[in-house]
Amino acid sequence: MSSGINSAYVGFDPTASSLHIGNLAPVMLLTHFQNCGHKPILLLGGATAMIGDPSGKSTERKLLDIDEIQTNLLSIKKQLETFLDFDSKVNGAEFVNNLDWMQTMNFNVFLREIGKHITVNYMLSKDSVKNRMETGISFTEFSYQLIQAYDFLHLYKNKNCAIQIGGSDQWGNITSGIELIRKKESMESFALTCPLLTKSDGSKFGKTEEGNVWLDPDKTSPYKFLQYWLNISDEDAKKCIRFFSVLSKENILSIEKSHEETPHLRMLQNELAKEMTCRVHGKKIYLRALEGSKILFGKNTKEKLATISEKDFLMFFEGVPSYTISRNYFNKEIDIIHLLTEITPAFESKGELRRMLQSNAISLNKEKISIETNITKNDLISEKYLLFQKGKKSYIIIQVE
RNA sequence: GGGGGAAUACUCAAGCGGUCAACGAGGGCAGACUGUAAAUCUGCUGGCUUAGCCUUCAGAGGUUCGAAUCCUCUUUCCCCCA
Repeated sequence: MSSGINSAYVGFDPTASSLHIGNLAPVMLLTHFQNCGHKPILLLGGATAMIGDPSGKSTERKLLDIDEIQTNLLSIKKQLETFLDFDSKVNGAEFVNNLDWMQTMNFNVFLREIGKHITVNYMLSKDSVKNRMETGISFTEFSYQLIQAYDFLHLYKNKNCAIQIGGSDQWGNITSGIELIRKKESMESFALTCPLLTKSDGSKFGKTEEGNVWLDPDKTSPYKFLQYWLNISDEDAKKCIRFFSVLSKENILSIEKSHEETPHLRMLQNELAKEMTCRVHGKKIYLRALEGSKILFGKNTKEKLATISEKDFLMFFEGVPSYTISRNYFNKEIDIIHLLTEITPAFESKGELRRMLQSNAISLNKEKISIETNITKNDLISEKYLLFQKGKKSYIIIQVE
Protein backbone atom coordinates (compact mmCIF):
# COMPACT_ATOMS: atom_id res chain seq x y z
CA MET A 1 0.00 0.00 0.00
CA SER A 2 2.74 2.45 0.84
CA SER A 3 4.57 1.88 -2.42
CA GLY A 4 3.26 3.97 -5.29
CA ILE A 5 -0.32 4.49 -6.39
CA ASN A 6 -2.73 1.62 -6.00
CA SER A 7 -6.25 1.38 -7.32
CA ALA A 8 -9.24 0.12 -5.41
CA TYR A 9 -12.82 -0.21 -6.48
CA VAL A 10 -16.24 -0.30 -4.91
CA GLY A 11 -19.30 -1.46 -6.77
CA PHE A 12 -22.76 0.07 -6.50
CA ASP A 13 -25.75 -1.57 -8.06
CA PRO A 14 -28.29 1.04 -9.09
CA THR A 15 -31.21 -0.75 -7.48
CA ALA A 16 -32.67 2.44 -6.01
CA SER A 17 -32.81 6.00 -7.26
CA SER A 18 -30.67 7.21 -4.41
CA LEU A 19 -27.94 6.09 -2.07
CA HIS A 20 -28.67 6.06 1.62
CA ILE A 21 -26.19 6.74 4.34
CA GLY A 22 -25.72 3.04 4.94
CA ASN A 23 -24.05 2.92 1.51
CA LEU A 24 -21.63 5.59 2.55
CA ALA A 25 -19.22 3.45 4.54
CA PRO A 26 -17.40 1.99 1.53
CA VAL A 27 -17.57 5.35 -0.22
CA MET A 28 -15.77 6.94 2.70
CA LEU A 29 -13.17 4.21 2.63
CA LEU A 30 -12.49 5.19 -0.95
CA THR A 31 -12.34 8.85 0.02
CA HIS A 32 -9.75 8.16 2.68
CA PHE A 33 -7.97 5.89 0.25
CA GLN A 34 -7.79 8.67 -2.28
CA ASN A 35 -6.61 11.14 0.35
CA CYS A 36 -3.70 8.80 0.95
CA GLY A 37 -2.71 9.23 -2.67
CA HIS A 38 -4.35 6.19 -4.23
CA LYS A 39 -6.78 5.94 -7.07
CA PRO A 40 -10.43 5.08 -6.46
CA ILE A 41 -12.60 3.43 -9.05
CA LEU A 42 -16.36 3.52 -8.74
CA LEU A 43 -18.05 0.67 -10.47
CA LEU A 44 -21.66 1.28 -11.38
CA GLY A 45 -23.44 -2.01 -11.68
CA GLY A 46 -25.47 -1.36 -14.81
CA ALA A 47 -25.18 -5.06 -15.63
CA THR A 48 -25.27 -6.55 -12.16
CA ALA A 49 -28.38 -4.56 -11.23
CA MET A 50 -30.10 -6.45 -14.01
CA ILE A 51 -29.23 -9.74 -12.31
CA GLY A 52 -29.84 -9.10 -8.63
CA ASP A 53 -27.40 -9.76 -5.81
CA PRO A 54 -28.65 -12.54 -3.50
CA SER A 55 -26.32 -11.39 -0.68
CA GLY A 56 -28.30 -10.71 2.44
CA LYS A 57 -31.61 -11.46 0.73
CA SER A 58 -33.74 -14.30 1.97
CA THR A 59 -35.93 -14.51 -1.11
CA GLU A 60 -35.61 -14.13 -4.82
CA ARG A 61 -36.17 -10.59 -6.02
CA LYS A 62 -38.10 -9.30 -8.94
CA LEU A 63 -36.05 -8.17 -11.89
CA LEU A 64 -35.71 -4.42 -12.14
CA ASP A 65 -36.95 -2.47 -15.08
CA ILE A 66 -34.10 -1.70 -17.46
CA ASP A 67 -35.05 1.94 -17.97
CA GLU A 68 -35.32 2.35 -14.25
CA ILE A 69 -31.82 0.96 -13.77
CA GLN A 70 -30.51 3.53 -16.22
CA THR A 71 -32.27 6.38 -14.40
CA ASN A 72 -31.05 5.13 -11.05
CA LEU A 73 -27.55 4.77 -12.35
CA LEU A 74 -27.38 8.38 -13.42
CA SER A 75 -28.67 9.78 -10.15
CA ILE A 76 -26.41 7.60 -8.05
CA LYS A 77 -23.46 8.60 -10.17
CA LYS A 78 -24.27 12.22 -9.47
CA GLN A 79 -24.40 11.60 -5.74
CA LEU A 80 -21.09 9.78 -5.74
CA GLU A 81 -19.39 12.61 -7.56
CA THR A 82 -19.51 14.76 -4.45
CA PHE A 83 -17.44 12.40 -2.39
CA LEU A 84 -14.33 12.06 -4.47
CA ASP A 85 -11.90 14.09 -6.48
CA PHE A 86 -12.30 13.35 -10.17
CA ASP A 87 -9.99 16.04 -11.46
CA SER A 88 -6.60 14.99 -10.19
CA LYS A 89 -4.27 14.03 -13.01
CA VAL A 90 -2.42 11.66 -10.70
CA ASN A 91 -5.09 9.76 -8.78
CA GLY A 92 -8.41 11.16 -9.94
CA ALA A 93 -11.39 8.94 -9.28
CA GLU A 94 -12.96 7.16 -12.19
CA PHE A 95 -16.34 5.70 -13.00
CA VAL A 96 -16.78 2.44 -14.83
CA ASN A 97 -19.97 0.61 -15.72
CA ASN A 98 -19.93 -3.15 -15.89
CA LEU A 99 -22.62 -3.04 -18.54
CA ASP A 100 -19.87 -1.82 -20.90
CA TRP A 101 -18.12 -5.15 -20.82
CA MET A 102 -20.98 -7.43 -19.92
CA GLN A 103 -23.36 -6.54 -22.70
CA THR A 104 -20.90 -7.59 -25.35
CA MET A 105 -19.90 -10.68 -23.46
CA ASN A 106 -20.86 -13.83 -25.28
CA PHE A 107 -22.47 -16.43 -23.03
CA ASN A 108 -20.52 -19.24 -24.60
CA VAL A 109 -17.27 -17.38 -24.14
CA PHE A 110 -18.18 -16.58 -20.57
CA LEU A 111 -18.76 -20.22 -19.77
CA ARG A 112 -15.50 -21.31 -21.39
CA GLU A 113 -13.28 -18.51 -20.14
CA ILE A 114 -14.73 -17.77 -16.73
CA GLY A 115 -17.12 -20.45 -15.61
CA LYS A 116 -14.56 -23.16 -16.07
CA HIS A 117 -12.38 -21.71 -13.32
CA ILE A 118 -14.92 -21.60 -10.55
CA THR A 119 -16.62 -24.77 -9.35
CA VAL A 120 -20.24 -24.89 -8.38
CA ASN A 121 -19.13 -26.48 -5.12
CA TYR A 122 -17.13 -23.36 -4.40
CA MET A 123 -20.04 -21.11 -5.28
CA LEU A 124 -22.43 -23.11 -3.13
CA SER A 125 -20.25 -22.58 -0.08
CA LYS A 126 -20.94 -18.83 -0.06
CA ASP A 127 -23.40 -17.61 2.57
CA SER A 128 -25.42 -15.75 -0.02
CA VAL A 129 -26.16 -19.03 -1.77
CA LYS A 130 -26.15 -21.32 1.25
CA ASN A 131 -28.83 -19.27 2.96
CA ARG A 132 -31.06 -19.77 -0.02
CA MET A 133 -30.78 -23.52 -0.37
CA GLU A 134 -34.04 -24.00 1.55
CA THR A 135 -36.11 -21.25 -0.02
CA GLY A 136 -34.66 -21.53 -3.49
CA ILE A 137 -32.49 -19.41 -5.72
CA SER A 138 -32.72 -18.91 -9.44
CA PHE A 139 -29.81 -19.60 -11.73
CA THR A 140 -29.81 -15.87 -12.43
CA GLU A 141 -29.11 -14.83 -8.87
CA PHE A 142 -26.81 -17.79 -8.37
CA SER A 143 -24.67 -16.47 -11.23
CA TYR A 144 -24.35 -13.07 -9.63
CA GLN A 145 -21.12 -13.83 -7.77
CA LEU A 146 -19.50 -15.05 -10.94
CA ILE A 147 -20.32 -11.82 -12.73
CA GLN A 148 -19.00 -9.73 -9.87
CA ALA A 149 -15.91 -11.95 -9.84
CA TYR A 150 -15.48 -11.24 -13.50
CA ASP A 151 -15.80 -7.50 -12.87
CA PHE A 152 -12.89 -7.73 -10.49
CA LEU A 153 -10.84 -9.69 -13.02
CA HIS A 154 -11.70 -7.19 -15.73
CA LEU A 155 -10.62 -4.24 -13.60
CA TYR A 156 -7.50 -6.12 -12.54
CA LYS A 157 -6.50 -6.64 -16.15
CA ASN A 158 -7.61 -3.31 -17.57
CA LYS A 159 -7.19 -0.87 -14.70
CA ASN A 160 -4.51 -2.66 -12.72
CA CYS A 161 -6.90 -2.67 -9.78
CA ALA A 162 -6.09 -5.34 -7.22
CA ILE A 163 -8.24 -4.19 -4.32
CA GLN A 164 -11.97 -4.43 -3.98
CA ILE A 165 -13.78 -2.69 -1.15
CA GLY A 166 -17.32 -3.38 -0.01
CA GLY A 167 -19.68 -3.91 2.87
CA SER A 168 -19.13 -7.08 4.84
CA ASP A 169 -22.02 -8.72 3.02
CA GLN A 170 -19.88 -8.51 -0.11
CA TRP A 171 -17.14 -10.70 1.31
CA GLY A 172 -18.29 -13.79 -0.55
CA ASN A 173 -18.58 -12.03 -3.88
CA ILE A 174 -15.22 -10.34 -3.49
CA THR A 175 -13.39 -13.52 -2.59
CA SER A 176 -14.85 -15.20 -5.65
CA GLY A 177 -13.16 -12.45 -7.63
CA ILE A 178 -9.87 -13.02 -5.86
CA GLU A 179 -10.18 -16.72 -6.60
CA LEU A 180 -10.82 -16.01 -10.27
CA ILE A 181 -7.84 -13.69 -10.54
CA ARG A 182 -5.62 -16.27 -8.93
CA LYS A 183 -6.84 -19.02 -11.27
CA LYS A 184 -6.74 -16.94 -14.45
CA GLU A 185 -3.81 -14.66 -13.83
CA SER A 186 -1.95 -16.44 -11.05
CA MET A 187 -1.88 -13.12 -9.28
CA GLU A 188 -2.77 -11.92 -5.85
CA SER A 189 -5.59 -9.48 -5.19
CA PHE A 190 -7.18 -8.12 -2.04
CA ALA A 191 -10.51 -7.65 -0.32
CA LEU A 192 -11.32 -4.93 2.15
CA THR A 193 -14.72 -5.03 3.78
CA CYS A 194 -16.22 -2.74 6.34
CA PRO A 195 -18.58 -4.15 8.92
CA LEU A 196 -22.18 -3.09 8.72
CA LEU A 197 -22.24 -0.12 11.00
CA THR A 198 -24.46 -0.53 13.99
CA LYS A 199 -25.34 1.95 16.63
CA SER A 200 -24.40 1.41 20.23
CA ASP A 201 -27.96 0.40 21.03
CA GLY A 202 -27.61 -2.41 18.53
CA SER A 203 -29.92 -1.04 15.88
CA LYS A 204 -28.85 -0.59 12.29
CA PHE A 205 -27.02 2.54 11.42
CA GLY A 206 -28.66 4.89 8.95
CA LYS A 207 -32.21 3.90 9.66
CA THR A 208 -34.98 5.79 11.33
CA GLU A 209 -38.44 4.56 12.12
CA GLU A 210 -39.49 5.84 8.72
CA GLY A 211 -36.77 3.87 6.99
CA ASN A 212 -33.49 4.69 5.34
CA VAL A 213 -31.89 8.08 5.49
CA TRP A 214 -31.41 8.89 1.81
CA LEU A 215 -29.05 11.30 0.17
CA ASP A 216 -31.75 12.40 -2.25
CA PRO A 217 -33.40 15.52 -0.78
CA ASP A 218 -36.73 14.44 -2.25
CA LYS A 219 -36.60 11.22 -0.25
CA THR A 220 -35.11 12.59 2.95
CA SER A 221 -35.32 16.32 3.42
CA PRO A 222 -32.05 18.10 4.19
CA TYR A 223 -33.58 19.06 7.50
CA LYS A 224 -34.18 15.46 8.44
CA PHE A 225 -30.80 14.49 7.11
CA LEU A 226 -29.18 17.05 9.39
CA GLN A 227 -31.31 15.92 12.30
CA TYR A 228 -30.19 12.35 11.84
CA TRP A 229 -26.57 13.27 12.40
CA LEU A 230 -27.35 15.71 15.19
CA ASN A 231 -29.15 13.01 17.10
CA ILE A 232 -26.37 10.45 17.02
CA SER A 233 -25.29 9.42 20.50
CA ASP A 234 -21.94 10.56 21.86
CA GLU A 235 -20.51 7.10 21.60
CA ASP A 236 -21.54 6.65 17.99
CA ALA A 237 -20.49 10.16 17.07
CA LYS A 238 -16.90 9.37 18.00
CA LYS A 239 -16.92 6.41 15.67
CA CYS A 240 -18.72 8.29 12.92
CA ILE A 241 -16.55 11.33 12.83
CA ARG A 242 -13.51 9.16 12.19
CA PHE A 243 -15.31 7.31 9.51
CA PHE A 244 -17.40 9.90 7.75
CA SER A 245 -15.43 13.11 8.08
CA VAL A 246 -12.23 13.94 6.28
CA LEU A 247 -10.92 15.95 9.20
CA SER A 248 -7.34 15.39 10.26
CA LYS A 249 -6.53 13.23 13.22
CA GLU A 250 -5.43 16.23 15.27
CA ASN A 251 -8.61 18.03 14.41
CA ILE A 252 -10.77 15.12 15.47
CA LEU A 253 -8.89 14.68 18.72
CA SER A 254 -9.25 18.34 19.54
CA ILE A 255 -12.98 18.28 18.82
CA GLU A 256 -13.31 15.23 20.98
CA LYS A 257 -11.45 16.97 23.75
CA SER A 258 -13.73 20.00 23.61
CA HIS A 259 -16.69 17.69 23.50
CA GLU A 260 -15.61 16.03 26.70
CA GLU A 261 -15.03 19.36 28.38
CA THR A 262 -18.34 20.84 27.32
CA PRO A 263 -20.51 17.88 26.37
CA HIS A 264 -23.71 19.93 26.24
CA LEU A 265 -22.41 21.81 23.20
CA ARG A 266 -22.31 18.53 21.29
CA MET A 267 -19.32 19.51 19.22
CA LEU A 268 -19.02 16.05 17.71
CA GLN A 269 -22.57 15.85 16.48
CA ASN A 270 -22.56 19.40 15.18
CA GLU A 271 -19.32 18.95 13.33
CA LEU A 272 -20.43 15.64 11.88
CA ALA A 273 -23.80 16.99 10.83
CA LYS A 274 -22.15 19.97 9.23
CA GLU A 275 -19.62 17.89 7.30
CA MET A 276 -22.17 15.47 6.01
CA THR A 277 -24.93 17.91 5.18
CA CYS A 278 -22.55 20.28 3.46
CA ARG A 279 -21.02 17.53 1.41
CA VAL A 280 -24.32 16.00 0.35
CA HIS A 281 -26.56 19.04 0.05
CA GLY A 282 -24.19 22.00 -0.07
CA LYS A 283 -23.42 24.73 2.39
CA LYS A 284 -26.39 26.94 1.61
CA ILE A 285 -28.90 24.24 2.29
CA TYR A 286 -27.00 23.16 5.38
CA LEU A 287 -27.33 26.66 6.81
CA ARG A 288 -31.04 26.74 6.09
CA ALA A 289 -31.61 23.39 7.70
CA LEU A 290 -29.52 24.47 10.67
CA GLU A 291 -31.59 27.61 11.02
CA GLY A 292 -34.67 25.46 10.97
CA SER A 293 -33.31 23.26 13.71
CA LYS A 294 -32.60 26.28 15.84
CA ILE A 295 -36.10 27.57 15.39
CA LEU A 296 -37.70 24.26 16.16
CA PHE A 297 -35.55 23.37 19.13
CA GLY A 298 -34.38 26.73 20.41
CA LYS A 299 -35.99 28.76 23.13
CA ASN A 300 -38.32 31.73 22.75
CA THR A 301 -38.90 30.93 19.18
CA LYS A 302 -42.55 31.79 18.76
CA GLU A 303 -41.61 35.12 17.21
CA LYS A 304 -38.92 33.53 15.07
CA LEU A 305 -41.39 31.00 13.85
CA ALA A 306 -43.50 33.78 12.45
CA THR A 307 -40.55 35.07 10.44
CA ILE A 308 -39.66 32.01 8.41
CA SER A 309 -40.79 31.84 4.84
CA GLU A 310 -43.54 29.52 3.77
CA LYS A 311 -41.09 27.62 1.61
CA ASP A 312 -38.72 26.92 4.49
CA PHE A 313 -41.62 26.13 6.75
CA LEU A 314 -42.74 23.46 4.35
CA MET A 315 -39.23 22.12 4.02
CA PHE A 316 -38.72 21.72 7.75
CA PHE A 317 -42.00 20.00 8.13
CA GLU A 318 -41.83 17.85 5.05
CA GLY A 319 -43.06 14.43 6.05
CA VAL A 320 -44.80 15.42 9.27
CA PRO A 321 -48.45 14.48 9.52
CA SER A 322 -50.47 17.32 8.11
CA TYR A 323 -54.17 17.93 7.71
CA THR A 324 -56.06 20.42 5.63
CA ILE A 325 -59.21 22.02 6.95
CA SER A 326 -61.61 24.65 5.71
CA ARG A 327 -61.17 28.29 6.66
CA ASN A 328 -64.83 28.39 7.62
CA TYR A 329 -63.99 26.77 10.93
CA PHE A 330 -62.27 29.97 11.93
CA ASN A 331 -65.43 32.04 11.86
CA LYS A 332 -65.50 31.38 15.57
CA GLU A 333 -63.23 29.91 18.21
CA ILE A 334 -62.46 26.23 17.81
CA ASP A 335 -62.31 23.86 20.74
CA ILE A 336 -58.89 22.25 20.85
CA ILE A 337 -60.21 18.75 21.42
CA HIS A 338 -62.76 19.08 18.66
CA LEU A 339 -60.06 20.30 16.28
CA LEU A 340 -57.54 17.55 16.92
CA THR A 341 -59.82 14.57 17.11
CA GLU A 342 -62.95 15.27 15.12
CA ILE A 343 -62.11 17.88 12.51
CA THR A 344 -58.77 16.19 11.97
CA PRO A 345 -57.75 12.69 13.07
CA ALA A 346 -54.50 13.96 14.58
CA PHE A 347 -55.16 12.05 17.77
CA GLU A 348 -56.79 8.69 17.97
CA SER A 349 -59.06 9.42 20.85
CA LYS A 350 -60.22 12.31 22.94
CA GLY A 351 -59.04 10.54 26.04
CA GLU A 352 -55.51 10.34 24.69
CA LEU A 353 -55.49 14.02 23.77
CA ARG A 354 -56.91 14.95 27.15
CA ARG A 355 -54.19 13.02 28.90
CA MET A 356 -51.59 14.72 26.76
CA LEU A 357 -53.01 18.15 27.51
CA GLN A 358 -53.15 17.39 31.20
CA SER A 359 -49.53 16.32 31.25
CA ASN A 360 -48.54 19.56 29.55
CA ALA A 361 -47.35 17.81 26.43
CA ILE A 362 -49.11 19.74 23.70
CA SER A 363 -47.82 22.95 22.17
CA LEU A 364 -49.34 25.25 19.60
CA ASN A 365 -46.81 27.31 17.66
CA LYS A 366 -44.14 26.43 20.19
CA GLU A 367 -46.18 27.44 23.22
CA LYS A 368 -47.70 25.00 25.65
CA ILE A 369 -51.46 24.95 25.67
CA SER A 370 -54.02 23.59 28.06
CA ILE A 371 -57.31 21.86 27.77
CA GLU A 372 -59.20 25.14 27.90
CA THR A 373 -57.38 26.61 24.94
CA ASN A 374 -59.50 27.66 22.03
CA ILE A 375 -58.03 28.23 18.62
CA THR A 376 -58.71 31.44 16.71
CA LYS A 377 -57.52 32.74 13.41
CA ASN A 378 -54.92 34.83 15.26
CA ASP A 379 -53.06 31.60 15.92
CA LEU A 380 -52.45 30.97 12.24
CA ILE A 381 -48.88 31.24 11.00
CA SER A 382 -48.72 33.03 7.66
CA GLU A 383 -52.51 33.07 8.03
CA LYS A 384 -52.43 29.51 6.91
CA TYR A 385 -50.81 27.06 9.29
CA LEU A 386 -51.22 25.79 12.81
CA LEU A 387 -48.16 24.05 14.20
CA PHE A 388 -48.92 21.60 16.97
CA GLN A 389 -46.39 19.58 18.91
CA LYS A 390 -46.79 16.48 20.95
CA GLY A 391 -43.82 16.51 23.24
CA LYS A 392 -40.61 17.86 21.85
CA LYS A 393 -40.05 16.17 18.56
CA SER A 394 -43.40 15.15 17.22
CA TYR A 395 -45.07 17.73 15.03
CA ILE A 396 -48.52 18.03 13.51
CA ILE A 397 -49.47 20.62 10.96
CA ILE A 398 -52.93 21.87 10.17
CA GLN A 399 -53.25 23.80 6.98
CA VAL A 400 -56.18 26.06 6.25
CA GLU A 401 -57.69 26.44 2.86
C1' G B 1 -57.40 -42.59 17.94
C1' G B 2 -57.15 -42.04 23.81
C1' G B 3 -55.82 -38.69 27.96
C1' G B 4 -54.25 -33.93 29.99
C1' G B 5 -53.32 -28.63 29.63
C1' A B 6 -53.70 -23.80 27.51
C1' A B 7 -56.07 -19.37 24.85
C1' U B 8 -56.33 -12.53 29.00
C1' A B 9 -54.78 -5.69 26.41
C1' C B 10 -48.69 -4.06 21.87
C1' U B 11 -45.68 -8.46 24.10
C1' C B 12 -44.81 -11.56 28.37
C1' A B 13 -47.83 -12.61 32.34
C1' A B 14 -51.26 -12.61 37.01
C1' G B 15 -56.35 -13.53 37.98
C1' C B 16 -59.84 -19.29 39.82
C1' G B 17 -67.92 -15.97 41.19
C1' G B 18 -68.76 -9.76 43.12
C1' U B 19 -63.96 -4.93 45.76
C1' C B 20 -61.80 -6.25 37.58
C1' A B 21 -61.07 -1.93 32.49
C1' A B 22 -58.45 -6.45 34.91
C1' C B 23 -51.77 -7.14 39.65
C1' G B 24 -46.84 -7.14 37.67
C1' A B 25 -42.86 -6.82 33.92
C1' G B 26 -41.23 -5.23 29.20
C1' G B 27 -42.30 -1.96 25.36
C1' G B 28 -44.56 2.69 23.94
C1' C B 29 -46.04 7.91 24.94
C1' A B 30 -45.55 12.17 27.95
C1' G B 31 -43.60 15.24 32.22
C1' A B 32 -39.20 16.71 35.37
C1' C B 33 -33.93 16.88 34.94
C1' U B 34 -30.64 17.62 30.68
C1' G B 35 -27.38 18.50 25.67
C1' U B 36 -33.07 18.07 20.49
C1' A B 37 -28.41 12.93 24.89
C1' A B 38 -27.71 8.79 28.29
C1' A B 39 -28.97 7.53 33.18
C1' U B 40 -32.69 8.57 36.80
C1' C B 41 -37.45 9.89 38.90
C1' U B 42 -42.92 10.66 37.95
C1' G B 43 -47.46 10.02 35.26
C1' C B 44 -50.27 7.68 31.39
C1' U B 45 -51.01 3.33 28.31
C1' G B 46 -59.83 0.22 25.86
C1' G B 47 -63.62 4.13 24.53
C1' C B 48 -66.91 8.15 26.00
C1' U B 49 -70.77 13.50 26.86
C1' U B 50 -65.15 11.04 32.64
C1' A B 51 -67.37 11.46 40.90
C1' G B 52 -70.48 8.23 36.10
C1' C B 53 -71.40 5.31 31.68
C1' C B 54 -70.23 1.86 27.58
C1' U B 55 -67.38 -2.20 25.09
C1' U B 56 -63.51 -5.88 26.24
C1' C B 57 -60.33 -11.61 28.81
C1' A B 58 -60.29 -17.13 21.54
C1' G B 59 -65.84 -17.76 19.39
C1' A B 60 -71.05 -19.14 20.32
C1' G B 61 -74.51 -20.39 23.89
C1' G B 62 -75.89 -21.45 29.16
C1' U B 63 -76.01 -21.25 34.88
C1' U B 64 -76.32 -16.96 38.31
C1' C B 65 -78.98 -11.12 41.26
C1' G B 66 -73.80 -10.94 39.33
C1' A B 67 -68.85 -14.40 34.99
C1' A B 68 -62.19 -13.21 32.64
C1' U B 69 -63.44 -16.74 36.57
C1' C B 70 -68.57 -22.19 36.64
C1' C B 71 -71.09 -25.48 32.59
C1' U B 72 -71.80 -26.99 27.13
C1' C B 73 -70.31 -26.83 22.20
C1' U B 74 -66.77 -24.83 18.42
C1' U B 75 -61.89 -23.16 16.84
C1' U B 76 -56.61 -22.94 17.55
C1' C B 77 -52.15 -24.33 20.12
C1' C B 78 -49.05 -27.38 23.53
C1' C B 79 -47.88 -31.97 26.22
C1' C B 80 -48.38 -37.31 27.28
C1' C B 81 -50.01 -42.37 25.67
C1' A B 82 -50.98 -45.36 21.07
